Amino acid sequence: MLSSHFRFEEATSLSLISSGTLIFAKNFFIFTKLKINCYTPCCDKTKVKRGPWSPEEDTTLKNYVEKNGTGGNWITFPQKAGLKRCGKSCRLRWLNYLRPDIKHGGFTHEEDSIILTLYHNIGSRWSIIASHLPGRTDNDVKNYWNTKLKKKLLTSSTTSLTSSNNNNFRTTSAEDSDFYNMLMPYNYNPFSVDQEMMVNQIPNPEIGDELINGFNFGFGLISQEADDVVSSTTERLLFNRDDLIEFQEINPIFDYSKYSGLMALDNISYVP
DNA sequence: AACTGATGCAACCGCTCATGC
DNA sequence: AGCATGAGCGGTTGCATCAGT
Repeated sequence: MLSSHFRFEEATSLSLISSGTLIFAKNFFIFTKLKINCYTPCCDKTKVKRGPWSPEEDTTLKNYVEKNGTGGNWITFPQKAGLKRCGKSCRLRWLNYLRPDIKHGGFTHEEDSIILTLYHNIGSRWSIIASHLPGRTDNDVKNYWNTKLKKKLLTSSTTSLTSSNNNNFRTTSAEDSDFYNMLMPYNYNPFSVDQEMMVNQIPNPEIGDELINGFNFGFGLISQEADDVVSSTTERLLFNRDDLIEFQEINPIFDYSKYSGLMALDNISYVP
C-alpha cells in the first residue's frame, strides 16, 4: 500500500544575509509532498543488543570486516560475524567509528569554511557535505554543526550587529573577526565544472533584493503557474539547465543565468 | 562535596531511495 | 507496474561528562 498527497503549510524561514543580519521571513507557504507507506523494521528489537558498543564487540566487528569485508549485506552481517546487534547498528558503528580512515578530533578552520559553504548551497545534506571532508562522517559533521558551528555562527553575527553601525565586520574578538572573514564569499567550489554548481535558492521578491546575495536561506516561487511547476516535480528536486531556462520563461523575474547548473529544492515556497 | 544544568556525541528511529524480481 | 528488501539519510534521543554554583 503506497499513497502520497501534497500539502501546503505555513512556515517561518530563517534568513541570514552577508551583513550578518538575521531575518525571519514569515508567512511562507511551504509546499511539501507527503508520502505514507508501510515501514518494515529491519530486525526484532527485542532480540538484539542496543546501546553503547563494548570494546569486545568493536574488536569482533573490526576483525570480521578486515578478514571478510562487509559482505555487501548488513542485515545478515551480525549473524555471520557473531554479533547480537541489528545490522543497521553494525553498519553505523563501522562507518562512523571503526573504519580505519576515520578522522577523529577537532575540525580545522578550512573544514569549517567548507561546511559553511556547502550548508549555504545545499542545506543539511550531511552526507554530501561529509563527502567533501576526507575522514569525516555525516554524523560527525551533523553533530559539529548542531553543537558548535551553528552557535558560533549566530553568536558571531549577533556580535557583529551590536558592535557595528554599518556593514563593516567589526567584531569584539579576533576569533569572531576570523570567523566573519570565513563567512565572506570565498573561492571554494566543491563541484567540478562538469558536475556543475548546486544552488538551492530562488530570490523572493516579497522580501527584497537585498537578500539575494550572501547567505540567504529564504526563497520563493513566483507566478500563477507555480503550482503546475511544482506538481509536475517530485521532492528533492534537481533541475538541470534546461529546466531553469523553462522556469525563467514561466517566471520572468527569475534569472536562470545566476544559477549555473543544478538547483536543488527540498521545499518550495509558494506565494499565492 | 553535592547538586544541577549545559554540552557533546554515539546511537537509534523512521523514513526514502535504489534495486531486483 | 508493483512489490519486497536492503542501504542510506537526516532528525532526534539518551547518556556520559563538564562547568558552574
